[in-house]
Amino acid sequence: MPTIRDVARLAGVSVATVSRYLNHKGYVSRETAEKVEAAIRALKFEPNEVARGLANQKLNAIAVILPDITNPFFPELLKAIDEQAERYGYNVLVWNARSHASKRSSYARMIRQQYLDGAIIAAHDIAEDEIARLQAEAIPLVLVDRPSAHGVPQIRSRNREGARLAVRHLMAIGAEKIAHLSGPASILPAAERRQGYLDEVEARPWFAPSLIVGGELSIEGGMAATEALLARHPDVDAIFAANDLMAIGALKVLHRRGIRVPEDVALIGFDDIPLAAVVEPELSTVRQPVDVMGRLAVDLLLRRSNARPKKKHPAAQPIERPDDPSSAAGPSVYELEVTVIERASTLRKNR
Amino acid sequence: MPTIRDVARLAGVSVATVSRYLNHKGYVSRETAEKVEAAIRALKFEPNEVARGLANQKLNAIAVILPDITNPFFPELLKAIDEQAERYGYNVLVWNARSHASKRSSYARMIRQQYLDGAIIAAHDIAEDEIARLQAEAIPLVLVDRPSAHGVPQIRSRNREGARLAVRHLMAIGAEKIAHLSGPASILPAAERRQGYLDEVEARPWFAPSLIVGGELSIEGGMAATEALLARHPDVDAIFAANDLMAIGALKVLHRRGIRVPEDVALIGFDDIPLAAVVEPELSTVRQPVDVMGRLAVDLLLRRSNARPKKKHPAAQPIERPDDPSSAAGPSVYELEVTVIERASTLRKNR
DNA sequence: GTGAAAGCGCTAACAA
DNA sequence: TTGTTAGCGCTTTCAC
Repeated sequence: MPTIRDVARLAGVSVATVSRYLNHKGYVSRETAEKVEAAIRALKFEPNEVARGLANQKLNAIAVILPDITNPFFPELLKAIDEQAERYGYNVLVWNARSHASKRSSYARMIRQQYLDGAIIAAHDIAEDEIARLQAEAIPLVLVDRPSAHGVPQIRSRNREGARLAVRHLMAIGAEKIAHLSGPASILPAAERRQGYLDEVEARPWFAPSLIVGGELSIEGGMAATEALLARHPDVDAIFAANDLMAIGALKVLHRRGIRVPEDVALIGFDDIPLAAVVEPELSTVRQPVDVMGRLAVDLLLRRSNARPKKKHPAAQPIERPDDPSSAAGPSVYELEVTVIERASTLRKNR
Repeated sequence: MPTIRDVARLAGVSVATVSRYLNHKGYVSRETAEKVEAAIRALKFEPNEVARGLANQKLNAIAVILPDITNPFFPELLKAIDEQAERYGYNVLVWNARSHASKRSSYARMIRQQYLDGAIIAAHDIAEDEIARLQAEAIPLVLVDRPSAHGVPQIRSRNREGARLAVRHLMAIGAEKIAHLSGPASILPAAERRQGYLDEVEARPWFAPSLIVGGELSIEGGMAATEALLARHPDVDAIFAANDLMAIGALKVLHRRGIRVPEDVALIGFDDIPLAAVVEPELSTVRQPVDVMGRLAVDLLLRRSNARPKKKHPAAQPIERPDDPSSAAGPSVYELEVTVIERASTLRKNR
């Protein structure tokens, strides 16, 4: 492997000049540049990223910390992040919240040791104090779909609003008793969606708190919650699930019981994972713009740490939180618009 | 950030000694070790990975090149790889075959520039000559589910055998006219599965080549292929699909047409992606041991490049290929056992 | 057993 | 504009 030194020698200049040429920093005369260029080509020189990393104290790479890569939402997010990082010329390290950290060492440590530029955290199963530590050490951070003490930039969807849209959609097609399969209260998006549901139905005559059934945000969780729901309220005619996986679980249970969707019970989920369009009947849902979330996450992270972003995000709605003192330094919570996707599971009923 | 120098100073020894202590190389007396230890603790010293990378000419990281991270098979594989890499203390860079490479620069270049230890390639959409180049440069490589010129270690399932098992299973439950939805012939596993199907049915009186319908290995591909199949052979009573996604596509089409599964048509896929257990009816399939594939890939890669593996892989069946001259240096193709998973889509029919 | 010193390949003052 | 040189933080001979 030729080094910058070889290039310098062949071009008859100093390594400093080659370095300047390479990084477009400082002055390099036209002719010198050409000589350097020629030498680089002749030697097939490739600057060594690790050496630059050492010298610059940064490696042009970021970490993405995910809770569970096999949950279909995250590959989508990862893909978006990866593509955007690629545009900046950055590498992406994928860390599994469960298997990493605790084991080898803390995230802060891993990030420092490797001169990473920061981390995108989408894992709700990382403790708040771990986040606090990272922030205390001034490690650039962006949180996706999880909250934290103020100051850390956060990206998430308009969960509450999305839930309201979903419920209104169910009402619009004629639903008269709408239940909600809710996720763990400890997971913010789940809590927000629950609240959105409440916003819409609390005042209705038919509403009863027992129409809300909690469970894990998984297919199994959705199945269990639906069983419980049907035991209590055999007469529901619509269900809003906290996410698509739960909705799919609900679908399975309804199907087994011979309850038709959407004729007997209309069903809507949240996220719009690819699976939603695959099940039968196809699942209506509230779409989160994963791709925007991923791109924005990278932009925010790298903007903070150094690079210049290249695009605007029209879908992003940076909001000021009046109770957040840090907002003086710019908004720290970005909420993205969501939209209802109507599919067969909420096809207007003809009764 | 304290450096090794600070540690040395505080401990009253030289940096060389600290380094030796850190890497368990060379002799360090009991007492010296204790002093160093104390200094490290006192300073909260964390060795810098990038600097070690430079000095060692290796960064303890590998690249994983995937064709499409949103295809549910790959997150599973990635997870397994990630967990195993973690055990070795290695980092994983995830590269998307489509978006990377061509763009920035070649894989070979990226791997060298970053002192990576090698790459696991699961992308069938990487050209053979790209692989050849990597190998020519002696970059450690392991291929998963894709073939290549000999010499490069390859991991895959017993696709042909699995296909035979699937078809035999269909026969065992009473199927009398079995069709096959096959993937692109250019993708090796797809070709092997097709061959396995042929092995079992070619001699049957009911067999006709038109029972094989090609398509993409996706849900859409499965749908299209099924449409075509039904047009030709409305009387098929069983379908073996080249992978689960295609099978799910078939399921959708059959469902729309009012054809019952498994009563009218039995259906079996291949891979056992999580989705298979989610659709209705649940999909029978041939299971590939993704987790073993991932672990083995990491082991082979790192064994070649340096580290010592820690476990055996009982499911792995290294096979010698008599026509492969390189097998003198050890087997280069590992075929993993597969098993039929019986679910509702092939429940024995009572006619 | 331990330390001095020369790298690993590149960047960035500071001079010239 | 360009070159000299001192790092970046760690590893590794090679003496002692």
